[in-house]
Amino acid sequence: MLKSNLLNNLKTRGFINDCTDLTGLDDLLNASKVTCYIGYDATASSLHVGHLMNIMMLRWFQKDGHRVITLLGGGTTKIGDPSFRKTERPLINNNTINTNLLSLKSIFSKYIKFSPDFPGALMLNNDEWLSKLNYLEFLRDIGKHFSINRMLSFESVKSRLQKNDPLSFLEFNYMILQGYDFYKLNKDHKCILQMGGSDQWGNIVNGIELTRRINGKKLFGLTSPLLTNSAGEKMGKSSNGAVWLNEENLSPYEFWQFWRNCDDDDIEKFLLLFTEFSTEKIKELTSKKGHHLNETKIILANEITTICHGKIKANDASQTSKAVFSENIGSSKLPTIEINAQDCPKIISITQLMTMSGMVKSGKEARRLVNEKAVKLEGKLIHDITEKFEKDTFTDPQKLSIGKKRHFNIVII
RNA sequence: GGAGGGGUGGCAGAGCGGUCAAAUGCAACGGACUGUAACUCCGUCGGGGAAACCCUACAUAGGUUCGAAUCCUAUCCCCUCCA
Repeated sequence: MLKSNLLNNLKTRGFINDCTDLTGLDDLLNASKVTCYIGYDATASSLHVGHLMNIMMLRWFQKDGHRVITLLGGGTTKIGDPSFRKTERPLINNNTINTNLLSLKSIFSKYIKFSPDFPGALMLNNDEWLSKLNYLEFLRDIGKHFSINRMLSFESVKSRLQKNDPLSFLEFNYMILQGYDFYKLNKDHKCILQMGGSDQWGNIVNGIELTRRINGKKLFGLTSPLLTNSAGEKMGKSSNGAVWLNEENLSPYEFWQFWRNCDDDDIEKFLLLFTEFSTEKIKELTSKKGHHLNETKIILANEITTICHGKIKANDASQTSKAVFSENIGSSKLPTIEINAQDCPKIISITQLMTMSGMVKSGKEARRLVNEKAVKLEGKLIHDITEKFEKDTFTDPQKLSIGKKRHFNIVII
């Protein structure tokens, strides 16, 4: 019933949770090319798979010939989005924000082609306009369009208010600023659509209403569902924490492993959301049964890693995994941890080795893992916590394994 | 401004003078089973130590006690009601 191929595709794939006017947007996308945006705050040092769904949406829009804007929240990050949060976000200092912004930029560049010529994409930073706002002017021009009664009614802050958890005035202003962003992007760049996760609904609607009140223009909002795994949990954890999209935080090998290890019940969803395979191909891939699904998982991992890290690294990750898991041998492409020889005694104990490499958080954890018979060096089980090694043993990389799945190369140089 | 309630491990949430490194649940981690899946079962889950054992921890700072997460005082923060 949708006319535009784009929305049809996004809908089938499960990208769409809600839209302020689906038919209206459908007509528009069917008839013309538009400008749309998604904003990202620089709260974390990088982006992780939780952000990936929205990035993929931008990719689909770009592929269909629309102009996409990634808006870096350099300004809004200073406030902190209270949506659906139980507590106030700790304030982040400007240095951290700037470092984080750099990281965001590098990730977007992997997924989106940027160029100033229409329909090339734009990357903007809302700090450029937000930090220049004059408080009194802003209150008079923008603030007067916001009704407190209306703001209090948004689901995103309701639970905070109902449970009497504190919501500071600072945070409460967030939705006004994000609303202003949308208005501003429409004014300066003819942006008519804002997308985001379903938690952004309130913020998006505010921008739409603000613009309508100021100049009567009609804007659209489109949200994606909150991504959960088959267990209904918010997804995005790997063995060492979040599944980051940048190489510095998570090696392509570990990234690949995350998808390879996904739950059977998540395969189809992941293929639809995170690859650009046709739905027919996905149907075929998911029709396999039992352990044959492993082949599909490998295809899934290869494809997602290719989009994120490129073909070469994806291929390396795949080969490394094959060597480590199928052939049970090491590989130079495993994540390698270098220990500085100067910090290292001549004789090093297994617990020292594990803590110094950062594989474990504490010696206690290392001790526990050894006692649980979980630690192997070059495939040989370490039986004794007192086991010691010559430093020279590690002049060449040695494979150190924790459990069945975590493997590293350790080298002391 | 006044009165009352509260701040405990990643989270939730017990404990309210000793047996408390702190119940229980969730999360996490390891093992068995498997398909590098799920389910289930078993184990671990502050830090140091080979171990004995030691050291930090229950908002912060002091105090009372042989002994404090538990009592007292001050401070900070949060919530509720009243103004």
